[in-house]
Amino acid sequence: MKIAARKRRSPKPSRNGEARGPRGFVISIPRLFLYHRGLEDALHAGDKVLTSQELAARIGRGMSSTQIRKDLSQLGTFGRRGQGYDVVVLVKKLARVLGLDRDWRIAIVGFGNLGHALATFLEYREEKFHIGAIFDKDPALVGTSWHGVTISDEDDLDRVLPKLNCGIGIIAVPASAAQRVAERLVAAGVGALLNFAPTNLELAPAVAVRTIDLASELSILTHHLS
Amino acid sequence: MKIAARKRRSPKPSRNGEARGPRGFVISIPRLFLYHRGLEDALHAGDKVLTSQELAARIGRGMSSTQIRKDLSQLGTFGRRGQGYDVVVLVKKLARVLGLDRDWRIAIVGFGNLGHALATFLEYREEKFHIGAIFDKDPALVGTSWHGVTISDEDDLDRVLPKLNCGIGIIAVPASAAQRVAERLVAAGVGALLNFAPTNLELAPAVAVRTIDLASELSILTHHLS
DNA sequence: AAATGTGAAGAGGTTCACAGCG
DNA sequence: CGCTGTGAACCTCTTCACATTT
Repeated sequence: MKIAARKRRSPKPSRNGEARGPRGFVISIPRLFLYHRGLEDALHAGDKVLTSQELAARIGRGMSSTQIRKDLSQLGTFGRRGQGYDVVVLVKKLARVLGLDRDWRIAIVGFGNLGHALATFLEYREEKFHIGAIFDKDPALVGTSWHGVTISDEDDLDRVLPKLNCGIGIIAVPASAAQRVAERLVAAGVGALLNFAPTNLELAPAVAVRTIDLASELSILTHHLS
Repeated sequence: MKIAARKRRSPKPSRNGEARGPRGFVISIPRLFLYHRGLEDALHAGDKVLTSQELAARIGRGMSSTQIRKDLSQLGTFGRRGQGYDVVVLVKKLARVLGLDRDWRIAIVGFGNLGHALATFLEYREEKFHIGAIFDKDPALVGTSWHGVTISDEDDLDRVLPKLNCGIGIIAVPASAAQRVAERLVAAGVGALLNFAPTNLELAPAVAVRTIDLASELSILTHHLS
């Protein structure tokens, strides 16, 4: 009798939004971010200690206290049994894990309505993130400046960007130009991309890409309404 | 010896972005949307018939042909064995499932940089979606019009919106105002919300909500870079 | 021969239940 | 006692393998 050998599965699709913890466990980064935000709110409200139940209630979204404890336990032992979690300690830990314990410089390519809106949003609302470079191909924009950042020609990206130390790039150009822009950003040293073009970017696996696809989001809503 | 009775699990958290198919199977709406887009591209390129492999290759993202066939089989039998799928038939089917076989009117609340950018994007790029109403609380904006749509005062939302037949609402106001705006939109007949405020909206379960949280997306990237 | 459609196996992620500790 | 931390059970989704059909 012949026993067929099972074919080995592919190791992992490596979707963004999750990552391996200390011992190979998978951690959901979006969830950790929710915890971080919830804890910051609690800190702002004066809480020094929080139980997983209280945090779950604050986050809402049907988050369970068990899920929170499971996730946090992957990062180490923080809670005090019978008491809860020290808010300050946990916020700091999460900030470090999320990479939010330092500031970041962002390069925006495409400074039309969307790029402009994103820049404004980040500059005013997110203190950890700063606009470090802006590129567009509109001659009317190139040479002007925005909040102290000079808008450069997209064609000069390869020359200008490497000096500016931007770890993150935002792609706010039409879909037809997105792949080319992405490649140039990566070549200039950018390691992570937030892509607003409705395109699948093909890049080296080491580059993190998050695509925000408005049409896809809307279709989820229209499906629900149908 | 006592056998403990298993507690019944809660039926389902009912997260958005998925839905039940004909026989209780779960279908991923974001994936169906990717198929729809891929098929439209193929149609535009002149293809009449497409295999699941060809579609997978077109979509990229590590999509597998098996996944595509599994998903499509939930919607009925469309393919011809040995041949592939009829592109036109499948596009139409997916459009109907996604609710993209008709036009939609959208109400935007908050017409600052972001609201304005979204309106422009939708009006120019998405032919199925039209801006049906705009609200803001800035007196300088109220009364002016944008592409034929008069900008109304946010306080008049309850009076103005019910007549305008908008199924979808976009929330582009600060987090502090988001919950209140959401409730008023729902009260005015809007059944689905696209929320750009970093807040968890608490609404009736029948209302579909998609929240796009830029800070969360960025933290996924910073985590990767750390 | 070629590609679909699908039951079954496999992985991955969530929830339970409770031991452990303050 | 209260709440954390966690192995095990459970459930859901993906992938495999192959029968089926053109």
